[in-house]
Amino acid sequence: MSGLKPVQSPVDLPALEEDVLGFWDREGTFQRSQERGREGERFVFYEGPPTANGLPGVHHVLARAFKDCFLRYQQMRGRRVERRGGWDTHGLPVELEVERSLRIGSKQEIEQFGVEEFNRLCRASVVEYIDDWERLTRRIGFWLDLKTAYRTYDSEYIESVWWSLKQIHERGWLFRGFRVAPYCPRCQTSLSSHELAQPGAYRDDTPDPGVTVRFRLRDRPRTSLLAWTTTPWTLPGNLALAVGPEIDYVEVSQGEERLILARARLGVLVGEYRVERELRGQELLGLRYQPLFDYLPEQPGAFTVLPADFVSTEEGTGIVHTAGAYGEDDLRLCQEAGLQIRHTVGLDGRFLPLVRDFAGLAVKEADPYIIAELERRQLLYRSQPILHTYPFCWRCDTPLIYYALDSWFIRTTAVKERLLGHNRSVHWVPAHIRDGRMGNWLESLQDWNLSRARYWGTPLPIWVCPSCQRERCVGSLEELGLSPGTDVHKPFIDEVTLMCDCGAEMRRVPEVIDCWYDSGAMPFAQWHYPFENRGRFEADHPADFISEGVDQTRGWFYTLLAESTMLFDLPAFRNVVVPSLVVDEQGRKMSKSRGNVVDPFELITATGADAVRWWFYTTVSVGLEYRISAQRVTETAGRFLNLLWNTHAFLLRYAALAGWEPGGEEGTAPSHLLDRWILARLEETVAEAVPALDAYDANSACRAIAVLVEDTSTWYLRRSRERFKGAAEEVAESCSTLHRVLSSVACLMAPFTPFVADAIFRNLNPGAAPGEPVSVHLRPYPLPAAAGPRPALLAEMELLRRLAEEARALREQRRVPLRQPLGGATVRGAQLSPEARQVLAEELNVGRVLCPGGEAERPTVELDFELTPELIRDGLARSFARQLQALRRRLGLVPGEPVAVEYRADDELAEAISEHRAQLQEQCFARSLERRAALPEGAETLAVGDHPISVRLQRQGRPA
RNA sequence: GGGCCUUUAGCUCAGGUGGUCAGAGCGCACGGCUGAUAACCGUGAGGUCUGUGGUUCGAAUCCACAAAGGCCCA
Repeated sequence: MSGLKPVQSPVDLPALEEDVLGFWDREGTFQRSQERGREGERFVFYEGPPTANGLPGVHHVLARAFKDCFLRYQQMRGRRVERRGGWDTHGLPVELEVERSLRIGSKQEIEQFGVEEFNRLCRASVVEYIDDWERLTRRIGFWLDLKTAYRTYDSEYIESVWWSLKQIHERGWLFRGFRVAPYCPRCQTSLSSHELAQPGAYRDDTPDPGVTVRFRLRDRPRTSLLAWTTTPWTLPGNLALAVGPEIDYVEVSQGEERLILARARLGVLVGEYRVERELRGQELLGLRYQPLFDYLPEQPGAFTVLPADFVSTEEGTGIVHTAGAYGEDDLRLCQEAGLQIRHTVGLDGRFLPLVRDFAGLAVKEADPYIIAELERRQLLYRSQPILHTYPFCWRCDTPLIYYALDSWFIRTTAVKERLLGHNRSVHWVPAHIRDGRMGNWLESLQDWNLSRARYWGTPLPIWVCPSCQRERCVGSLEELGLSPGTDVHKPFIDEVTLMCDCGAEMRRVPEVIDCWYDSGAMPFAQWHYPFENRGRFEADHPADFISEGVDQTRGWFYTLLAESTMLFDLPAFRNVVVPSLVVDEQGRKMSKSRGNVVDPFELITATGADAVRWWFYTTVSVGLEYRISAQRVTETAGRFLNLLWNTHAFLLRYAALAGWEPGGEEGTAPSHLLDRWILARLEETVAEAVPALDAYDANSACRAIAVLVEDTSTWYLRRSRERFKGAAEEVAESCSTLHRVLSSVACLMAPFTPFVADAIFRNLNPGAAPGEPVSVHLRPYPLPAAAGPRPALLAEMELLRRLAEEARALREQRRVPLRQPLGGATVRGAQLSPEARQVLAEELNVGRVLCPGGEAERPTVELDFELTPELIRDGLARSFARQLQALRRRLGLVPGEPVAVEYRADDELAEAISEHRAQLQEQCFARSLERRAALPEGAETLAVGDHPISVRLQRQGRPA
C-alpha cells in the first residue's frame, strides 16, 4: 500500500493535462472504461460528422464538451456507451477548397481539368486537417473512437444511402420537378432551404435597385399599370402581371398619362396626381399590356393581368411583375395560367442570346443597362436604390438568384405531420427550440431539393432510359453488377449503364445529392445497413443522445429527423442538447475579417482544457451566448479548479505529515459536527446532481458541485484546520472525512473536468497493487441514498454561518481584529447544540458562546467586547505565534522542523509568552523558548502589538 | 414582415409553480489570516430587477404593449 504524497500547488493545469493524457494512453483508460460497461444497457450517441477540410474552432470545443460530459456520465452509470466518430466528406465546401487551390472558379474549368482528378483532390482535401481535429479531440479529453470513424465517401456508406433513396423512391417521394430554387450562378447549382439556413446566408443592408415600371395597356392609350421590382434583370422574362382581386386599386392622372396602382400604395407616386376612379382588383383581370421587350414570343394568355393571392400592399405598387422562371410564386402562377415558360438567363447566370440587347451579361451587371433602356423608352417611372436582406451562397458568397430548373426532390411535405409528431417526442435542451426554432421550421416545411448539379458527392442513383423515359432508382452496388468496394463516385459511375426493358441503354442522371442527406443518413449508413449489422442498427436507433450547436437545428438535426421519419417512421434521437454561439468578449460574432477569432489550441494551452470545459458548463445556462476569452476562463473556472486543487493538496500534505493513509475506515460514521455536516452536504449535492444529469442539465449539476467545493474549502476546511494538526484520532477522522468528500467530488466532476478529476482522484487513491490501473473514469458515479428528510444539522449550520457573518461584521465595525480573543458571544433567539457553539466560538475566537434560550424568527448574535488583562495577554501570545511562524518561513524551515527560540521582550509581553509557553512551543515546533536579557547578532526584531521583541531561531536538526 | 431568445449591481451571470429573491462571482474600497501563502478568507459600497400599463392583498417572477440587442426565418 502506497501512502499519500504532497503535490505541487498552485497547479499548472495545461501541464497536468498533458501528463494525464499520457497516463490514459499508457493505461488504455478509454478502452478499459468501454469494457467496464460491456454488460450494461446500451446508451446510443450519434456523432455529428464534421468536415475536416478546415481547422476546428472554439465552437467545436463547446459542442464536444457537452457531448463528452453526458457520455462520461452514462458510462460511469454503467451504461454501454457508443462513441463512434465520423467524418462528413462530400459537398460544395470541399469542392470550393479544391477550386481555390487550383485557382479555378467555374464548372467549365472543372470539366476541362477533369472530373476524375478533381474528385481525387477532393478526397484528399477532406482529410487535410484530420490530424488537427484528432489532436483537438484528444487534447480536450473528448473520448471518441476515431479509429473506426465512418466516412461518408466510403462505398459501403454510399451504398446504404442508395438503399435509403430507393426506399423513398419506391414510396413515390423522390421525384423530378421543375421548380424555382435559390441558385448560385457561380457554383451553378441550386441550394436547399437548409443550406440557406446556414448562418450568414442572409445578409442585411444589401443594396439593390428598386424600379417602378410602366406596363402600357394595349387597348387604352396613355394608360399604364405600375409594377415594382428589385430585380430589373427579371423584366426581360416578364410574362404577366398579378393583382389581388380583393385589393382596392385606383386610376390616377398625372399630366397626360393615366396610371393604375393599389390605393394603399399611392405614396410611391412622384409629384401631383389626381385620382380619376377607384376599382377592385377583380376589374383589372384579363387586361392586356404591351410587353416591355419582344424577346419572348406571344402566346395565349401571356402579357395579361392575372389574379394571385400572394399580392400584398406592403410594398411596391400592389401590382406584381411576374417572370415565370425567376420566382416561386411567379412560376406557379404562370403554370396555372398554362403559360409556356422559357428562360432568358442561362445556368451561368448570363443572359441567353435570345435577349439580344444584353446577351452574355451577368444578370446583376445587366441591371443598370436594363434600367437605362427602360428610361430611354420612357417605361421607367421611378428608380430608387434600396437596402434589404438578400441571400448569398453560404460558401462562395455569390448573391443567389431564384431560378427555375429541373431538380430532384424528396417529398418531405408528405410526412409533415409525422415529423411534427416525432419532433414533439424529443427532449430538447433548451426546451424552447422544440416548438420555436424547430417547430416553426417544420410548420413551414417544403420539399427537399435533393440534387446538386456538381461533382464531389454521393451520386444520385437514378438511371433513365432515353427512349421510353423509364426511370429506375438503384439501391445497391450489386444491382449494377459492381463488386463491393468499387469507387462509385463520378466520373466512374457515369460509365455504368443498365439495360432497359425496352432494350435501350439507361444512363444515370448527372447529379449528385445534397451532402446534408449523407450526414442525416449516418444512423444506418455508418453500419452499412441493411447489407450488414441489421441487428446492431435496429437496436441503436433512435439515439439516446446527440448534441450540436444551434446552427444544426435546420441542418443535421433536421436531416436526421427527416430521413428517420421517412425510412423508419421513428424520431432519430430522444434527447438533444443545443448550446448557443460562442462570441468574443464584447459579444460580437467571431470573424476572420474582424480578427477576433479565438483559436482553440491557443486558448487551451493558456487555460487548460478542463478550465474551458468547466467554464462552458457553468458560465451561462444552455441556450445563451458564450462570451469567451482566455482571461474570463482563467478568472472563473481556472480559479475554481485551483481552489479544488489546493484543498486536496492541503489534505495530502497533512495526511503525509501524520502518516495517515486511506482505507479501513470506509463506512464508519464520524462524530464531529463538521464531519457529519460536510458529508451531509455531499449527500445533498449528489441528490441534486444526479437528477439534473439524468435530465441533461449539466448546468445545474455543475453549479451544485461548485457550491459543495466552496463549502468544503471556505467552511469545512477553514474550521477544521487545527484538527488536521491535532491528535492522531482527530487527524484520522478529519482526513478520512475530507478524503471521502474529495474522492466523491472527483467522481462527481469526472464527466466535466476529466483531467483534474482523475489527477486528484489518483493522488487521493494511489491504488492497492502496482500496475493496477486506478482512474476515476473506471469508477461508478455517486448515487443519492434513499430520499429522507433534510438532516437538521444542515439547517443548524446555515444558521451558524449566518451568525458568524454577523459577528464578523461586528468585529469589523469595532475594529477589533480576529486575533484578539474575546470573552464570549451570546446568541439570542435560537438554541445551538454544544458542538455548534464550540464551532462558533472557534470561528469567532471567543471564550464561550451562550444561548440564553427562547426562539425567534431571526436569531441574532452579540459579542462581549470587554478586554480583560488575561484576554489581552492571550492576544499578545497569539500575535507572537503568528510572527514566529512567519519568521520560520522566512528562514526556510519546513513544518515540523524543530527550533530553539530565544527572545528579548518587555515584561508584559514576556508574561504573556510564558503564560502560553506550552501552546506556543507546540505550534511553532520549538524545543525551547527562553527569555534573554540580550541577544547575539543575527536576531530579528519584530513587533507584537505595541511591544517590540527580538527573536533568534536556531535549527535543531531534522524532524523525526 | 414573422418566430425564438436576451435585457437584474461597473463587468459576467443565478434567481422551479408570484409572498426574506433583490443574489453570486469578478472588479473596487477596507480589513483579516499567516505552514493551501505567486494561496486563502472576511467586511463594505453599488441595482426604483429596460420602460409603460394590467392581474393580485402582494410581481424581477404572470399578462399586454413598447424599446434595445442577438439568433433564425420570409
